[in-house]
Amino acid sequence: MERNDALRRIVFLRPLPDDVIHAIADAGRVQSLQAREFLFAENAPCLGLVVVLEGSIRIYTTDSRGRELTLGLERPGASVAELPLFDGGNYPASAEADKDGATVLIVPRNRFQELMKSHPEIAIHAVRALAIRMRKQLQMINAQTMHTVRARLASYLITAGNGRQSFKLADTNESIASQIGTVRDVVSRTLGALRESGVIAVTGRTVTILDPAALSMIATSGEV
Amino acid sequence: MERNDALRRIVFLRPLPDDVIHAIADAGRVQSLQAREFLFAENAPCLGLVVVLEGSIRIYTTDSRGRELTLGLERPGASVAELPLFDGGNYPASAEADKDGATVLIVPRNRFQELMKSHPEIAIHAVRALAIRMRKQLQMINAQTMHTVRARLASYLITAGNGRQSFKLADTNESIASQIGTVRDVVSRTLGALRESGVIAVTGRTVTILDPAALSMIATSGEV
DNA sequence: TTTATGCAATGACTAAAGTCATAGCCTCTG
DNA sequence: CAGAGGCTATGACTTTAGTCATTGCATAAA
Repeated sequence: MERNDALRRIVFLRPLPDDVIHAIADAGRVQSLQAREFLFAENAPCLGLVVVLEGSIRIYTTDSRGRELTLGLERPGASVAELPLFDGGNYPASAEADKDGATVLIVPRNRFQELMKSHPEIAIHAVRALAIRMRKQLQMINAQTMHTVRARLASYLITAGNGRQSFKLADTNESIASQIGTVRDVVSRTLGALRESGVIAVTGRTVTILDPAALSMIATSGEV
Repeated sequence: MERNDALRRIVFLRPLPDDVIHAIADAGRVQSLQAREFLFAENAPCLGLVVVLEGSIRIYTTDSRGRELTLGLERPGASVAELPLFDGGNYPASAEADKDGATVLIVPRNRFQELMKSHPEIAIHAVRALAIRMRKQLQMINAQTMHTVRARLASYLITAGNGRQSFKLADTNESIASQIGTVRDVVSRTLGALRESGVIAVTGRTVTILDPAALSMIATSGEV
């Protein structure tokens, strides 16, 4: 994706005039990352405004025994980890290029701050951007504390299916596990259990939702 | 707490001139809540700017089987659930007066929006306020997914002790359970286990930390 | 074709958390 | 002082999740 197009997609930059967008684009440098290469580590200081141009960036935290929880996957035209950009703190999580590698545009934080001074309306839109993330995080807390693995996997399948009745799983079990907060083995077994109970059918990596209503029920912990 | 004092404590209002603060204070109405009385329910539309004047407000979510997870306790001089105020959405959680009841100041959202238009710098501070909450939420996700009940309880004790070696538990086990994401029984048992292992001593509701280093280790899931 | 390599499936086992039931201890009140 | 109500403590049990080890399958490299 081209720099200006990517910047245009970002919620808090969208309303800016062309010349400003161009100025930001020129102030940034492009960085290419190989698959699984670090973009930044948890607790590292802020790089600045980071925008995904190609591929995808995975944001995650790691526990003391090495298990990872994926907090989000950012695709082209999304900015990454705005939090430190706005509050000046360090990164609350790590980021790396997803399996296919990625390229990102990085604009130094001081350049971005100058920009916010000259265009205070950015802050208003930034609030919206943060609000969206906060709601996602709250959902995540809810899911993790209130729902079983079964429910979280059902929920994942519904999202992954995106309305289609039959679809191919884009992620490995390992990746799914990291997204729903469990481990590879358990995803495999739970997927098997959902198949056993006739809610879905699985052929290779293709999942067919046989009983969408039941799957929704399971996703909201309404049993069955 | 007096209206103006309370408003002065709020991160995103602090820098406003006196006359504006007074105007906000006058635009609001004061509401008193009995212990456990609802302030708002999850998914309800935004009331506006809500500021705690007396007592404390508990923010929480409820799961399908009635179990509650406390997301935060707001004390006098804090604003409650800014999220819907800024993004116009509904409340992502419920709120009620904590055990001692509370009084709050409520300023209608449209009044607040006028204010933001005339004082755009509010947005910049609002970003900071949201950022603080986001970091707390991220910590919570981390704790819930990566740490055991034992670790979360140890962490709670460290925070509750606030540096003191011996202190009285202000919350009931029920309340603690809700804050660390488990149930009453398990808090009781885990507290017992910590006592058994000699890390803390418990006399009635008074907890004495015998081995602070070990407690910290447990809190970060470093075993022992 | 053979051989790695990565991933999935699954059974067996362990650990952690949650549930249920019971008993005991304060404190307040009649 | 007796009894009720609100908490806490604890044992027994169930369920859920996590860990470990093994097998099999497919694709990619030798």
